[in-house]
Amino acid sequence: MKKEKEPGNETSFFDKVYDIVRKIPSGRVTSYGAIAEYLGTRGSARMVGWAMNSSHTKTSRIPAHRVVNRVGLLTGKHHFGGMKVMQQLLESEGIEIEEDKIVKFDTVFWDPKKELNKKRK
DNA sequence: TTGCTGACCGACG
DNA sequence: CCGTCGGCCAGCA
Repeated sequence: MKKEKEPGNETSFFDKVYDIVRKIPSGRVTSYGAIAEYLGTRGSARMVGWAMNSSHTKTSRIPAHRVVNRVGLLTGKHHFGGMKVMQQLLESEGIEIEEDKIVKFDTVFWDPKKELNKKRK
């Protein structure tokens, strides 16, 4: 195998994503790009979404419904096993959804590198 | 092992 | 404004 990965890599890219998503407080949402940027791989925003896809295979439940795209659109609603489920989950947390889009996205936006780094507010 | 795809983002025309 | 393309990394056939 030429593609050997670093042995001391206990926390994989995916694990980091899961960890951040789980830290998302209720009533807050984040974007794939924000997480990717926090991980230092802004260009790999796709991997963040891909991690969510794999998250459903994990025993641990990942609140992927709190993760949306850059415009606050619920792109992965179909992958939840029910597009209505994702919207209802968000609404249940106090997030308003309109046309599969998050209302006041900038207000409920939760920036990982900002909240986890500065740890203020 | 190689190759394609994917819940994105940003740039270009 | 809208369509197209490239890039990033990991999983699956």
